[in-house]
Amino acid sequence: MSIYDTLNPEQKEAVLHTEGPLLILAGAGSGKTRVLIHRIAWLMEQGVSPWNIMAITFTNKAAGEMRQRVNNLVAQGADSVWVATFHSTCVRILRRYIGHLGFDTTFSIYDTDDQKAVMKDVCKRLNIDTKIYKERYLMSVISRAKDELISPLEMELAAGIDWQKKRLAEAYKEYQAQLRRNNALDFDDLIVKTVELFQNCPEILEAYQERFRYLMVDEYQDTNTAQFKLISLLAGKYRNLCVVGDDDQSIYKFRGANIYNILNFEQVFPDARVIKLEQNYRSTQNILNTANEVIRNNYGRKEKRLWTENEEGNPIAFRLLPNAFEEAELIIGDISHHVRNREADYQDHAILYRTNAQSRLFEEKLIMAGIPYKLIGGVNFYARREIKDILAYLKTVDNGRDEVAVRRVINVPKRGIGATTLNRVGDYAGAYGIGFYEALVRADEIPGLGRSGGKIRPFTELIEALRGKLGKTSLVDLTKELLEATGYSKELEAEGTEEAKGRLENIDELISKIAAYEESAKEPTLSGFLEEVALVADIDSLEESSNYVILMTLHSAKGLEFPYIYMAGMEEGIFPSYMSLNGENPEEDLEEERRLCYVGITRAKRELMLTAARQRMIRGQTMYNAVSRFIREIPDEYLEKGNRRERTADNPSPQKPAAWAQSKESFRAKAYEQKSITVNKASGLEYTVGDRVRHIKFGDGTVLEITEGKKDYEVKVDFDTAGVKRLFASFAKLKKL
DNA sequence: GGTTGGAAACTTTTT
DNA sequence: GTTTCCAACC
Repeated sequence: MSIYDTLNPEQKEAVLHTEGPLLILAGAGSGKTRVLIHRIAWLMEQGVSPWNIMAITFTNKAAGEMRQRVNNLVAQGADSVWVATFHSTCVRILRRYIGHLGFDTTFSIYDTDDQKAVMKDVCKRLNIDTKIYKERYLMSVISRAKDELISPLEMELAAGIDWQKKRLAEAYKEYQAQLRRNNALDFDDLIVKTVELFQNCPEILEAYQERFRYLMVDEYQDTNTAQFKLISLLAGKYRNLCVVGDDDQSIYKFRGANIYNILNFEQVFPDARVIKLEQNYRSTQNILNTANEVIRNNYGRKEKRLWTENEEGNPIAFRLLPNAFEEAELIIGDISHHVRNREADYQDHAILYRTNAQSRLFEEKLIMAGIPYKLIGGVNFYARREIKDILAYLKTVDNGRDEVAVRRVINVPKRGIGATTLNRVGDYAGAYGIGFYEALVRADEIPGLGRSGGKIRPFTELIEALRGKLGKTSLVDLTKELLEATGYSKELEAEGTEEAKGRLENIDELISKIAAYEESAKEPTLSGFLEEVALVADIDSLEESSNYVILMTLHSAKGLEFPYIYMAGMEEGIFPSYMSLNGENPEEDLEEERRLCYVGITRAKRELMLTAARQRMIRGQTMYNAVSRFIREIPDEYLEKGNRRERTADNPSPQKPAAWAQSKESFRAKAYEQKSITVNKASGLEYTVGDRVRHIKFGDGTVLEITEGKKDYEVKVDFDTAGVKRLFASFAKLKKL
């Protein structure tokens, strides 16, 4: 018996197909990672050197998991397989060869904050009114251009005589110039510059083509044009390209993901083998059927239907609550119920929502209930002010050309160096064609600085002193010295507020992270640490072993699975989001929202609960949203709208506290009240909830629910023979019996 | 050059 | 409701 006998026929075919292009359309939970790691094992068994195998993912977490699983599967050589994210792959290549593009190999990597700082400066230089063109807008235009591999020059040419577009191209050009001056790349540049490098230097490309003879790309549906180009170049020689993806899980179009990369793969690679993995090993039949029904409403997808041999499972629960508070209470009550009955641990539950802002209520209620939780997303650890400050110091030590970093910390803590001084230094640097930091070093020579000039010297002396210690002392000691010498920690300690305490804790955590890096890295360097830190996402910090309820956005949940999933805020305007409904192309955006819904549903292994609130505070305003259309797309046979816990309410378990039952009771009462209000409004109908009615085709049945639509009443009837149906009153012509 | 108060913006998603 | 930004003061 070999390790491959555990695979199903399609999985096996995908594993054994090693030569030439291969597209694996892997539905949710169909074991795609399993296929990838077995494929790596198989390649090695066929005599392929692990050194010639590359697997690319999007998150460090996915890469780490894959590496782990390959390690477990193959005895030797797993370490030599290149398993990395797109971005870290590019960084590793660029750190060696970016000299060919006129950058220094110590380049900095700019995050969104840094980009914004550069953009602000660009707008100032070009006299762009940021009230008309917001920095964020300009940044997104530039980012989209980079995703499509459009250079500033190409953008300018494409603009023609369109003055506004020309202006955007100008901003793009200046932004790139600034980055180059700072010896920095933004996230998009990492990909773009690597493509550029390969196109400019065929000999470097060929070396990597030789190295990566077998390429595998995970989550292929999320690749953008630049990433596709990168892969195509690498696979250009041997054409052993295996991509795994699911067009139904493409949820990053807004970030430039090009869904045609997957939809047109067979056109670009006519000899591609296509294998569909449709057997799901994760979810119950009910969950899977629900997912299938929802995604069926999308056009322009590759037809596939997931099936499973798993049990039918419980129906999907839908709960409409009066407000968001009760929504949070219901979900958290359900979770503690599971844990108290020892049905599951906290870590088996994930609460998913559309926007990060929705997490607050859940956090509050979880704290009140004393339930441990982990929040994914929101403000990234490395984006916090104190962390960015320390990192900016370290960046300055590492790369003096990083003007954004220098400017960030020159006056933190306060050194009495203000805007006027900085402008003079900036002008001087510009006039003499030197870097900003260099100008600071020569502060004495700058005219008109007066006393302020003297304030600069302690700063540059500190940086120089730290620079001199690089490689001599550990990074941890260097950082501690930095905190000491600048008085950064002291200032926070003196403040004594809760907030300051939190910041100090974060700094301690940063120091532990530096220590961990120094222990684990083969050759720890400051650049190495800064690079690692620049590319981590919040999701990477998710540990499987800790017992927490997980809170995260639907986007972050992609690729994960939990026994119990709660999808909160199933309301029009929230999910699907207001933006998608009122954007430039609502049809397309709505399909992406629906895919996001599909991703959410398919995260659930055992049970899925969907919730909505009639009333909700958004940005300090009370909103009344209709129930999400996605709920209506789920056929009633899979949905259970009552109170699933009724079973336990009728038959209360001894350890169940009365308060819990009471809150459930009150919820039920309120829900019922609202229902009867709706019914009263339905005065145009001769029947009401509970009445027996007759349909010309379906026969006799009982009215379950009447909902008021825009033009018509929607009537839900439980027919004796035909089952539960949802009908429009004007079409159904129901007769009261 | 630093501090403060009030207005304005923000919220779709992130490597 | 919260955070960010900016103008007017010290």
